[in-house]
Amino acid sequence: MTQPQRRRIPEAAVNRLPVYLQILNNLHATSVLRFSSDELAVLAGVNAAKVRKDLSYLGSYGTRGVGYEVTYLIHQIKRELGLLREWNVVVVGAGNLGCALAKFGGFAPRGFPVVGIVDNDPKKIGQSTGWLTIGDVRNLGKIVRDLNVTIGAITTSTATAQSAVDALIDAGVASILNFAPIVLATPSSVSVRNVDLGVELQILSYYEQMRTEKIEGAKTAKAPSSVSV
Amino acid sequence: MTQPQRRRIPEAAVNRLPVYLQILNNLHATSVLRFSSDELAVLAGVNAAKVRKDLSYLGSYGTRGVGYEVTYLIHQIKRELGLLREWNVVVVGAGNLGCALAKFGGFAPRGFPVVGIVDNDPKKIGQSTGWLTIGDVRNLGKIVRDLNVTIGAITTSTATAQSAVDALIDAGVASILNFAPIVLATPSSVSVRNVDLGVELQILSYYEQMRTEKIEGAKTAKAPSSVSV
DNA sequence: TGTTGTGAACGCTTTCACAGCT
DNA sequence: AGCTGTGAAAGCGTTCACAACA
Repeated sequence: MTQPQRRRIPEAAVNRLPVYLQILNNLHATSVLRFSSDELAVLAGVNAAKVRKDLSYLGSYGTRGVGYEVTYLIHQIKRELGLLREWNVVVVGAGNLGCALAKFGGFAPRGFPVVGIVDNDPKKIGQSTGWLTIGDVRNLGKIVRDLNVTIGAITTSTATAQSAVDALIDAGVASILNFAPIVLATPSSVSVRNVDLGVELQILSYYEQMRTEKIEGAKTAKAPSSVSV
Repeated sequence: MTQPQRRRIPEAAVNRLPVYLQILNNLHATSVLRFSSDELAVLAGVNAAKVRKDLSYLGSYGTRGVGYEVTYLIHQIKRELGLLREWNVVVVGAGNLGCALAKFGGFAPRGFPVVGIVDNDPKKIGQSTGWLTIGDVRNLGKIVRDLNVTIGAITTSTATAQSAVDALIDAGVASILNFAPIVLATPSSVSVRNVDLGVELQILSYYEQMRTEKIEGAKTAKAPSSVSV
């Protein structure tokens, strides 16, 4: 009862918190001290009521008639998202993308140091990329335990992605960032985020087609009828 | 009235169609001819009723008691998503990521050829990367018109991302794939898909923390009380 | 018989609207 | 007076359950 009793935040809200955090970090860098839900809503491109509801899941940290404090809210969002500590990442698959992630210095400062990279190709094992030496995927379990890894990034070929995931789960990793264009089979206790540019492009294609058809239609059709908004 | 009167498909369903397409392509490669909503549901990790609803937005292309034909559904999904034609892509920002996208051969075969790449750095302009020569961002309008570009990929630094978007919109591009960790200001007629690994990692962090706390709690607390599911 | 296609019920998310504080 | 915090309403998306039909 002393603790504010952690509620489970709706998934939709969780997905927006990192966006708010990004914006608040920018405001902080610009020496802005306070913000209102209206201001953040404009910057995030959402409704002000949604901002207030989302922030209310963190607790009642605003001041009526005034607004929210930038630094305080940054801290609260970080606390809620679990960003007050570091989460170690291991990359599985030392191809172009995998090595790029290993070399990219942008994750460690954000709290996600890449502490290991592995592959199943004997030619690659032992070579170094950035600060890391490519390890053997068969040692994944040891690496995960020894280096306290909590997040696995799958950058293998599509064909080997599932076995890479199995190895990660076997090693005790429950958070997976998947770059392979495939739906992974995982127990429901495991969190998976898929990053597939093909999917993103195809979704863009749909909306682009909608626009194109509407324009063509307006030019061609005698009576465009009511293209329901 | 001759046309099946294109309905507007719910956004949530549009986001799943590329996933179904991926799976059906795999089935096709494995010489599978037919599938039922149950089978696709298992492969996609969703509910069978959802699969049927989603596919029903395309039209009534299944056969009761039998299922759906793989090749026919692949065609229908492609038609719906606008994948029966090519959509040309221009990359704005010739850094590591931008050049990687330009060199990566995986987009053209999927119907999204990268036909141009531009930057604002005089040192980079004129150099070549893959098949392309880096152009001047000030010529973006001409490039978009001459090469019939419909999709712009933002791979600039965060600081210049907004001006890159403005240039793209000015040039008439209405579909944007944004890799910069920033919320872009765009008119509502423009489609934006954000790809931000930082955001993905932070969301994973949240669920990882939830798991960790639950485990810690179970070990520490006298009475774990009802941690509401 | 087996599977689709779809109304209807349900549950989650968004938005409204305003009481409650500062 | 101004802005937050939040019940209540409205809007969507998901799932159920079964009629329709090959």
